[in-house]
Amino acid sequence: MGETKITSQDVARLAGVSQSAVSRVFTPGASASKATIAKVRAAAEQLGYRPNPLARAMITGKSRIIGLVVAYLDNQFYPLALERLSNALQAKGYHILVFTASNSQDGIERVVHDLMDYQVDGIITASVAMSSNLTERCAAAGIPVVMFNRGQPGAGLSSVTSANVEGGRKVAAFLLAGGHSRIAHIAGWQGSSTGRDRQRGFVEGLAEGGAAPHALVDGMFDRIIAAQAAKDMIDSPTPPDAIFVGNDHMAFAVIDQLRSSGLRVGTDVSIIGYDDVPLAAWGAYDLTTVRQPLNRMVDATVDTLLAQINDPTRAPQKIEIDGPLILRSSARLPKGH
Amino acid sequence: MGETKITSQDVARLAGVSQSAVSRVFTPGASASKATIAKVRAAAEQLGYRPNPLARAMITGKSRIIGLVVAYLDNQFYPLALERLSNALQAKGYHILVFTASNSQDGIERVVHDLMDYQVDGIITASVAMSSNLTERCAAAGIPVVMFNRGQPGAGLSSVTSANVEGGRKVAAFLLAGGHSRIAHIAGWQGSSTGRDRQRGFVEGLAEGGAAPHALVDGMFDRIIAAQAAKDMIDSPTPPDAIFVGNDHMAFAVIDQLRSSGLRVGTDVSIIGYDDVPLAAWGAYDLTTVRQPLNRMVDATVDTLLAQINDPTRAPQKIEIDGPLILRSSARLPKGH
DNA sequence: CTGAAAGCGCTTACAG
DNA sequence: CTGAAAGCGCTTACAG
Repeated sequence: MGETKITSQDVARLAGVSQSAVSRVFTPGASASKATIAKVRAAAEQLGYRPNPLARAMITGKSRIIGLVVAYLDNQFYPLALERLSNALQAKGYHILVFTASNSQDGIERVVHDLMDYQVDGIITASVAMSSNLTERCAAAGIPVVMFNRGQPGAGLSSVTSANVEGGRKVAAFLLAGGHSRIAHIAGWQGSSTGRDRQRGFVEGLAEGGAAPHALVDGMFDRIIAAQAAKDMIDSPTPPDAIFVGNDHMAFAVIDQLRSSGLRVGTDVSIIGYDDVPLAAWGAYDLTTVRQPLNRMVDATVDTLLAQINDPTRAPQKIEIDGPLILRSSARLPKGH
Repeated sequence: MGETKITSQDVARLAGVSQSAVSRVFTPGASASKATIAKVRAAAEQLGYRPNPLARAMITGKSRIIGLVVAYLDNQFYPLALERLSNALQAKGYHILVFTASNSQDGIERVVHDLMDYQVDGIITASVAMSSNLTERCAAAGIPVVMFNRGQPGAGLSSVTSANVEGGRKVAAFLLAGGHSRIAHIAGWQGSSTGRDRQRGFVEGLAEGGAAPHALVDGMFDRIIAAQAAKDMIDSPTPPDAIFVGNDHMAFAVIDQLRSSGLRVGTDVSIIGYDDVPLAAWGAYDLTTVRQPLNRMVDATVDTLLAQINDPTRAPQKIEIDGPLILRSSARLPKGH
């Protein structure tokens, strides 16, 4: 059952051509006569030959591997992104090498080394704060980087996000229109652009309506912290009548907390999240939330990355994709809506 | 900012030794004198040298890459497994190359080719039914395979699962002890060992208590199908007073369905799932379920795979790990419990 | 268009 | 223990 390795030499022998000829037939962009192509393809077919990507990578420096750096996959948004990213990349002949990074400096240091060792053609970072020092090092090594669902102010790196500022603003306008008067915010991690932008848009949106946040806490994208923040808010002398939560993942924890405190979500207090992960639509939560258009974000990420791989001189792009507010029962509707 | 590639030649030159000496210092198992090792390490450190894994892979045939084949990541159990698998493998110097496979014959065919092209050292399949034809081909090519959370009857392949038959039996005993008399089952996909084993244990467990399933449907691990099955059951003239659902992912859909039909879960009807994903513990569902011990399953998978990589003559192992029934509020407790 | 040759960065017999 | 040399399976100038 040897299935011994077939090399271009074997194919060359059978086809009666040189090894270089075989290589040319399988190298996109190289040229060969119709006759040669036919002979080589036939021989390759017969032997079941496929070029060794490792050997190819060593010469061209192109591995057709994309490094995906992720931290925690417990927020449903990321596994879904991973799945779609992998599908989209596979369709283009690339594969994803996964790097799980604890957010520690040490962990990230190792990841960067590994990334460069494996000669990945490009890097996608999702849900990770890579220090700009390190991202710069990847860039210096000539490896294109796209940050997915996170931006970095100033830095010359490509990123794909939803329109987070605008999203926050939409939520503020919606809650104001719904007649809420004590509107709080349990924000996404303020160390991330995503958390900051949503908060900024939200605060600006309130201001445009002549209001201000009734309470404001950094939920750190953490369920426990968010739940505690919610508890503190509703136990206060003047509890909020609406809470905008920085992402769905935390919003679910907030809803659990409110219910266990005997409050009716959508009636006593309105809750709005951000992401629109599938779970948001499930009966148990039925969460009003700002949708991040996953498919479009994935497509933009792949397009941007491949464009940069094919043309390293290309300037980094910061892409923002607008997403709609999805109305469900967790937040009171404006009259006449 | 060139960060030009440092090769073993460069290190050799600086250290004043041959290139082979450098290679030996970095090749586990090869020997060199203390003096040489010291000189080489110092030079390597100074230059920031790291051996090129691609070149190494081409010679040794060992890529230190593990192919992970997954299908759908919407069931929370799998992303968590992926994360842990990646962490555990990274700690051993391996990385995960992700292959997303639609379950189509065609898709799997391509995946197998890609897997072999990239010379992965081993393969982990999760949530995928790879046809035995194809798994055999990987085995014939000498690539160790471990099936995670799925077995294959007869086939000479390693697998790691929880004790699914025993788990199903536990559920039956528990529901019987709780005084339920019309106990139904919305099973996991009967095309998978996991789905079949849980069902078998469950039916056997009922039989041991002198009972039989009140109703039995294949839920296909699909939310829509499971919800519809639940609806059909409760709309029948003799609705069940308990439903064992083949995994948590479907159980959540079943609970949503029952509630929207006005039933009280845990009171009017008991629901039990399988997996104990984090969401099962969240307030909105609070699902009684059989825990699959993820960490232990991951460790066993990694250990088995690496053992097989290091000793290809090693016989395949089928490992089963027992998991407890986790009691929450979705199922009525036996008296005195 | 095509073949012979060099070389990508390593590991590993082979002599010494 | 160590160096010179061959070779892993390719791509890519270089001549023809």
